[in-house]
Amino acid sequence: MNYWLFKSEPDEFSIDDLKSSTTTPWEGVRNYQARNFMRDECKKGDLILFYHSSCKNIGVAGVATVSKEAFPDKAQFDENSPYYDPKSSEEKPRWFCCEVKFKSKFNKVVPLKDIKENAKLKDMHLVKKGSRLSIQPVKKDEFEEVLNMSRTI
DNA sequence: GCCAACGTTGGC
DNA sequence: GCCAACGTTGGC
Repeated sequence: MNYWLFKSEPDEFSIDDLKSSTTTPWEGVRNYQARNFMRDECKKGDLILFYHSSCKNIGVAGVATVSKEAFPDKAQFDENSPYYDPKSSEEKPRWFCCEVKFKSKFNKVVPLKDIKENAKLKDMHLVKKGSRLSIQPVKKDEFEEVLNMSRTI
């Protein structure tokens, strides 16, 4: 079992949107490192910290799970999609996504600020300077620590 | 809205 | 293969 952190801009897609949708293909990731994680390492049942970025209330908003492993992201073939990639083809897709499902929503968002201040979480990608990875692996201990924090705020 | 840090592109 | 220019991310 692996643990992850997925970033999402809540104005685009929030934890509530995730909750109200039955299945969600995680489309639109256009970064090779993030793609490789999704394509090669995200396994069914893996747990995901759902992170809200670029918003008023920045931090981890809840937990999701991988409900289906990698398949080609169909937005890359759709000329009308902002995620369209003319260099990709159905025969040789460039971008992949997996499907995620809502698991739980925290009573309060665990703020980025608190995560930064927690010594146990100092090695998370998230708090590293300049880290822009939208899909990042998280250690079991780190995952559990964030859950602990969600219970005490 | 600003801007630092990062990733990608493309000319050479 | 280098690297400048550009576009994007994302916290503040």
